[in-house]
Amino acid sequence: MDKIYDHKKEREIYNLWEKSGAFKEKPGAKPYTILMPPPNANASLHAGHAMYTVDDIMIRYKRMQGYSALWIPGMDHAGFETQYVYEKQLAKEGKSRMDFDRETLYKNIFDFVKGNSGLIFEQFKRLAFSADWDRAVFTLDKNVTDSVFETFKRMESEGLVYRDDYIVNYCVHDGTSLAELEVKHVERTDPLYYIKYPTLNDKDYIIVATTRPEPIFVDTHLAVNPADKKNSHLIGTRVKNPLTETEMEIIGDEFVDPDFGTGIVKLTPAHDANDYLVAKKHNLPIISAIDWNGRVREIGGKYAGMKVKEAREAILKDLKEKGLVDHIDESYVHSVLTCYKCGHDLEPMTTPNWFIKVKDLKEKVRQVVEDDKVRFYPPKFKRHILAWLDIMHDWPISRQIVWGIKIPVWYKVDKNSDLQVSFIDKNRVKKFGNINDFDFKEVERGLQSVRASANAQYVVSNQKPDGKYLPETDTFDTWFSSGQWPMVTLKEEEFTTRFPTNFMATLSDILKFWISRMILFSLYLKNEIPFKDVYLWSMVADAKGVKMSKSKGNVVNPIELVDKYGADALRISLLYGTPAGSKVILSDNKVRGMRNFCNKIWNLGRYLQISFQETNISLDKPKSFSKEDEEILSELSNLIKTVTQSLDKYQFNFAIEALYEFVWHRLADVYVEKTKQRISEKDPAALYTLRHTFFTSLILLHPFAPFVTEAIWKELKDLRNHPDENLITSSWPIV
RNA sequence: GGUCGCAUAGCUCAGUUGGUUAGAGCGUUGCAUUCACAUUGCAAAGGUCCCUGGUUCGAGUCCAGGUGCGACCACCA
Repeated sequence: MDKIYDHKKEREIYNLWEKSGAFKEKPGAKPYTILMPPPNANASLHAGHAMYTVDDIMIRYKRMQGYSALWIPGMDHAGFETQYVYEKQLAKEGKSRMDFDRETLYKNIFDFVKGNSGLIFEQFKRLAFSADWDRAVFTLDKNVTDSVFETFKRMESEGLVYRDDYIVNYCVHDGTSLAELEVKHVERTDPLYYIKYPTLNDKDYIIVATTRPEPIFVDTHLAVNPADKKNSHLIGTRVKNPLTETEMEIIGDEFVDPDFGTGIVKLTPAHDANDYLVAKKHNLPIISAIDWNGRVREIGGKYAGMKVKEAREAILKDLKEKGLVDHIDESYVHSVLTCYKCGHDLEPMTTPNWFIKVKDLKEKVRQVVEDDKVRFYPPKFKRHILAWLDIMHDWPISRQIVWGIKIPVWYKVDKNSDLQVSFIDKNRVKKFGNINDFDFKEVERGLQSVRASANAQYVVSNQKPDGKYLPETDTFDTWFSSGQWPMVTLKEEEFTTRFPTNFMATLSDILKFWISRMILFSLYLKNEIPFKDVYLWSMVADAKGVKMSKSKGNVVNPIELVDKYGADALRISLLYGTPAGSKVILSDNKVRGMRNFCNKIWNLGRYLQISFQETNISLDKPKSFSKEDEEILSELSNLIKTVTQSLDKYQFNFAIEALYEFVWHRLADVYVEKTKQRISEKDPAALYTLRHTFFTSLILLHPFAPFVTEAIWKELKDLRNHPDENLITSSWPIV
């Protein structure tokens, strides 16, 4: 054995494991199953993925306990994220999404992703992850999309799916609605206009503060807070719209802040998320003033066709002439929603979306969480998920992007005369308008998007029905498919043996997006929870405790640390001092320290090898031990207990800390030092104790530091009294 | 602003139902070393356990208030 452990040989060990079939399930044994949270197919490994180490530790631990351990890996198409990355690349080539019909665009993104995928699995292998790679699932595999389709079909037939208008943040510049993820909140100083609304007899007026005077002409109502003493008497009274002079009623609703402006607000439900909710609640008309190109609609009369900013100026000019602008506060600071791609202000717009009714579905989720059928580590996340379930509203599942699973719905053209389409025509010119104004075949061929009204007639089908049908061009929200992850990764017969799965570990910020949805779908589709235990950590941070992010430039590439110090050192660093739920600190110094620990283990092995040289010692257990032998043996049996129990409770930090303490500061620093004389004299009890203690420690260490322990296992082949060829499949000591 | 949570060494965290001198890793300092390991060993420094008050024989631990921080939600016309 070399003086220093060489982690460059890790790859050979990994190949050996893989060839031995160790990652495969073990027929006949009791099943233990973990599903890997699927990383983005397009992604490269980041520090968060390295935390999948906890999955690998559990899988290795259970495998050594004799279970039929199976870790199923996979990748997610990550709809919006991926399309965004792809579009950035397109932009570099001077192109945009708008230059392609949807089929071509989808195919291009598919090729783009294919070029990058596989990389992350290779990186997982560098980290020693012992997943069954032959079982890998991609969320756009046909069996997945088929199964997602079946779920949608069933939900639709049971009345759980509906269409409704929904307020989205729309970027007029990029021509797309943006997910919450893409919205950038920018603090900005804008004028706040105080507008006079005349009473019906024109003798008096009330004043309303607004940053957005341009859609006033569609406003039909004002609102005050019923608890607001100075304004509550206005409820039920009427004023005149300052532009159109039509009558407006003042309603009462708690959402109004009495201290903002004058305590009276105008409602523009079609272009403001709050107003939209209030309008829904009070059943007020929702009238759109601005079209998808960011121009005033025909309803705007003389302002029709103007861009939002032009209209604002024109309207203010007119209001000023009428003497209806009380004053303007030029120093109003507020936060504005902008497009994180182009920086333009976003226009809240209503558009028809597909929704899932969650009321009944989420009640079932609440039940299993409350009853601890699904348990959380640390337990505080039980409260988090329950709080989220409280506010969870109906789920808009449609996204206006190409990269995803198509919503399997078709619109018959002659039953929906108001279908709006955009497409690339035969001369490669982009066209937009009503379907009946174009040649159907041409539209079908170059189709980019179809917009059907909320009450459109449709058929649910995976295949195009016969006749003149256009497809729904929205795709499913990524969480709609990844929420069904447990259902699409297991084989049909495994639902009787491997379901619910045992363990799910992920980052706590997707608790509500992903964990809650997996439970929801699993209860709906299988009437069973998807997993028993959920383990969460909060984030991966740098040496200073600052969250790693690209914008801060403090991102550590785990693979670089593996290159430098070895996978084992990285794995131990991630777990040492990291209880469930806490920040994961990844610093070069810490990894180096753990590399030193790995070398310590290696050198204990080397010491053992040297000690047993030219020793014809019987491997049998001696009859009597000295005091220090008995001490270390009794500590060893405590260690087995501690490590086993800690792993059973997912207290990885306790387990590795106990191992570190024992191996380094008890076995190496104390026992080995005390017995050097006896070892050199070939004392059988000392040799036996040393060997037994070391090999047992090696087994306990293996889930945490698989490479170095396996390497020593091979080096000391002739010294072991364990029959197992590979440490990865040798047996865990009995407590 | 609402809800929940957190506050212990320079940093990240342990500290189990209240019970002697509050611990670990990493970092810092000093000394040693041809020993399995300098990727080492030995030793040291470093804490008013956020503040104030309370309960108790006894509080890092329980209670109340304050302060600071974080997460999520709403981010306000």
